[in-house]
Amino acid sequence: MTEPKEAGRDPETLSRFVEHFAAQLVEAGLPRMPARVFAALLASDTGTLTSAELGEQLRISPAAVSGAVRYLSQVHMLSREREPGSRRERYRVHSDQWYEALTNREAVIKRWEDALREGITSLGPTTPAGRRLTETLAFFEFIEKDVAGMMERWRAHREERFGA
Amino acid sequence: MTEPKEAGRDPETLSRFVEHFAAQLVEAGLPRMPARVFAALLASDTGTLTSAELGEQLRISPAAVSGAVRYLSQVHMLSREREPGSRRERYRVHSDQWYEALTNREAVIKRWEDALREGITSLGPTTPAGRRLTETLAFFEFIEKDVAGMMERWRAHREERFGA
DNA sequence: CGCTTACTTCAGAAATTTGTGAAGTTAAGG
DNA sequence: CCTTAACTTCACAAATTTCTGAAGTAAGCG
Repeated sequence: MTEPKEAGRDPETLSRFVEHFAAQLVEAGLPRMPARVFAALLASDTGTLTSAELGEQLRISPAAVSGAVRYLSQVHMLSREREPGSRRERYRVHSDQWYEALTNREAVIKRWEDALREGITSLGPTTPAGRRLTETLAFFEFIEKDVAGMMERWRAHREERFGA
Repeated sequence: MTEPKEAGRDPETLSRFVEHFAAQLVEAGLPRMPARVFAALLASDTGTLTSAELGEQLRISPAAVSGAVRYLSQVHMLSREREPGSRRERYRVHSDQWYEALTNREAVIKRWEDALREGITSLGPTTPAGRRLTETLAFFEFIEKDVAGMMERWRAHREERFGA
C-alpha cells in the first residue's frame, strides 16, 4: 500500500506546503518571516504553535519568531495566548479573525481617503485634477461600505456550507 | 484677496499632495517610484504626463521613470500612448482601469487557491489541518466571485452619481 | 543614410530591510 | 529570594532592493 494515511504527519510534505504557501503570501507583500510563521500555523493540526515549535520547524532564531509574531498580531492575523501556569506562549490563527484582517484594509483605506480629501481641497474641487480625485474618493467610500456587506454574505455562506 | 483661484497650479501645493498620497500607497505595499509616478498622474490636469514631465516634477532620472512606468503598466494601473508623429510617449491613468487593477488581485488569489488545493491534497482533506485549509479555500473562492459583483455595483453607482 | 531625440537596459553604489547572537527583562518554581 | 526558562530588544552583519549614470537601441527627421 503506497497511499500514506499519515500524509499530514510527514514533516517533509508539511514543510513543502508551508514554504510554498508562504511564498505566495510574500509575493502579495507580506514580509518573509511573518508569512512563514503564518503558513506554519495554518497548516498545524490545532491551529496553534508555541514559539519553540515555530523556531524548530522553520529553523529560525527565537528573535525571528518574536519579530514575526509581533508583526502578525499587529495586523490581527494571529492572537497570542498564555498557557496557564507557564510562561510559554501559544500563537493561534483564528479563521474569522484573519479573514477580517485580510479584507479589513479599513485603516489603510481611511488614510487614502484622508489624503484624497486633502488633495481635493488644496487643488480645488472644480479643477480637472480635483474632479478626478473626487471620483477616486467616491470609489473608495463605495468599496469600504460594500466590503462590509461582502463579509456578511460570507458568514452566511459559510454557516450554510460548514455549519456555524 | 488671499484665496488663490489657481491653487492647483501652485507646484508646491501639488507636490505636497503627490508626495503625501504616494506615501500612503507605499505603506500599502507599492514600491516608492511607481507610487510617486502614479500620484503625479492622478493629480495632473489631463491625467496624462510625458516621461520628461514626470522626471522634472519628481526630480528623478529617466531611468527611474522608465522603471516605474514599466511596473505600473504591468499591474495595469497605467497605459502608455504614443503621441502620433513623435517618439515621445504619454502615460495615462484611466480610472476604470486602475479601479479594476486594485480589486483585481485575481491572479494573486488564483495562486493562493492553487497552493491551498495542493496543501489539502498532500496533508489529507480529513485531517484537522486539511479541514482548516478547505475552509480557507472556500473563503477565497467566495471573495473572488463576490468582488466581481461589487465592481458592477460600483459602475452602477458611479453612473448614477457622475453620469456614464 | 546618418543625426538626434526619446526611451530602455545594465552595472554598480547607496540605502534599506532582514535575521542573528548576545544581552536584557519578566515571571514561574524551588 | 534566587535560579532558570521564555520571550524581547538591540546592535550589527548580510542580503536585498532601489536609483543613478552611462552605454545601448530605435525611430523620426533632414
